[in-house]
Amino acid sequence: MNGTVLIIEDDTRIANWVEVYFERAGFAAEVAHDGESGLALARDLAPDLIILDLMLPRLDGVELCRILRRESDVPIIMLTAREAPADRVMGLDVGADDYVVKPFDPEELIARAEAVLRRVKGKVQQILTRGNITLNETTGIVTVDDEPVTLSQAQTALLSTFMRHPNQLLTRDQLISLAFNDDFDGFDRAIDSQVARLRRQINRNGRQPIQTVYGAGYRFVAEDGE
Amino acid sequence: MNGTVLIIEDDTRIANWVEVYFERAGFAAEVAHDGESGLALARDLAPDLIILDLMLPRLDGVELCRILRRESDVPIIMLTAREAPADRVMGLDVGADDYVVKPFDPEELIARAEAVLRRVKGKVQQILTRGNITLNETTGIVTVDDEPVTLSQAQTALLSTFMRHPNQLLTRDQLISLAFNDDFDGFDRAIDSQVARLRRQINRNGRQPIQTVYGAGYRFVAEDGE
DNA sequence: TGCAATTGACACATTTCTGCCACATTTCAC
DNA sequence: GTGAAATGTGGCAGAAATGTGTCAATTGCA
Repeated sequence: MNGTVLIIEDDTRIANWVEVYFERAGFAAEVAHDGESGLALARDLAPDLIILDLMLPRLDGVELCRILRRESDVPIIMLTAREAPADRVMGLDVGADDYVVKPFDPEELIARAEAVLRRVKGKVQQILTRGNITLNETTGIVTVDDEPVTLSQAQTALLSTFMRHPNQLLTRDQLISLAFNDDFDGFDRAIDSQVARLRRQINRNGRQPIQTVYGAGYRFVAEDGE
Repeated sequence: MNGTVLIIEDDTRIANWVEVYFERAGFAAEVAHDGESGLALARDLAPDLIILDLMLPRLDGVELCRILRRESDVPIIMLTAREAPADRVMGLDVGADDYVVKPFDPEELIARAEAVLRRVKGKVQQILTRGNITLNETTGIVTVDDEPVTLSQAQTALLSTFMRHPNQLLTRDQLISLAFNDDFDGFDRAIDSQVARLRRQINRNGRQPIQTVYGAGYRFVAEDGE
């Protein structure tokens, strides 16, 4: 099976037509006929791909796309009604991965769907950025001011935890459970050693993003402004 | 080598972009920037495939397509500007084998090219290239700096996995499931042995594309820039 | 200001991990 | 069926990482 496709399209004729083509291409296809049920199904099914009509009753396609994008990285292909170029911009603007203009060739839609899936499949890189620090969890590479720094696994896990909870006071115990899933043997002072080693690597140009909170723990500050 | 592609496109940026993608996919690519030189090159090179922009200076794409079609059966894929839907029809009308609408996903173009070639010729060879390493997945032949190296099946599978996920941190377990589809009996340290054997074959001229990530796994770096 | 608690810095011992190699067993080709 | 190639395993040495202890520096508070 190729994956699950959710088709959100109010025109029953088109929806069925697309459904048939996707199923013929080896996908499991589901159909929703308005925005609200589409959103519900998207949350429920967690499909691999969503085909989304721009004009929908009850909940507009653009708005739905925005909501979906906030919740996940699921690939979205928009069906735009006319050649209004503003629609295309809008579609890509709210986070759609591709768009197809009606009337469309079903084979073209399938081809685009497969292209999008191919593109997303291998290349979804989990990247965290705070201030001048970037942590690519896919490649495991950390850069500070665009220069790579070498970190051990424990230090990377620690940094990831800090970056996921910016501006938040984290006690040593919290850091242990968040970064190492509690499978950590040692006193909490060991965290101090790791923080020190981590600081040595990421403190650059006078920036010291990891603050000490006396008597409590540590806090990572983003300093997004340069 | 997959074959020769002639790209006739006046927009230098797009032409180079397409050229790079085709070369990466194992084709020899040539570029012409107007219709007349395109026709000359087509006659001279006898390419296996032509990518033809619809709008061209000096000799229109549609007209060029007609001329080429009179002279040979070379597969032609047209690039059509999206704003003019009638162009699609026209493209197919004058004998193009397929069309791709701008703006397009380069991978989609490659996929369509291979589909057209498959339809016309038979089999297309799947070739992966990263840096100085080339892996022909159809024949199983691997070359480093254009010199053939001999790899076992397991090593080829491993290399293929690395090359399909460049720059990605891959754990031993990921390598096992990606390269051997989980039907693998043995400890993950067996991966180390294979990586060592693989390195012995592909490390040339001081290049060491497979990095070790201490405590995590391995990472294949492309080093495409030469 | 003075004191207790806490943290930073650093060296060190220990643990963990990887490269390398030899070897026995399995797989493969003929 | 036989020989060659391939492959997983275990051992060992070197390298990297990490927890801990000690001591000086810093902080908070009375």
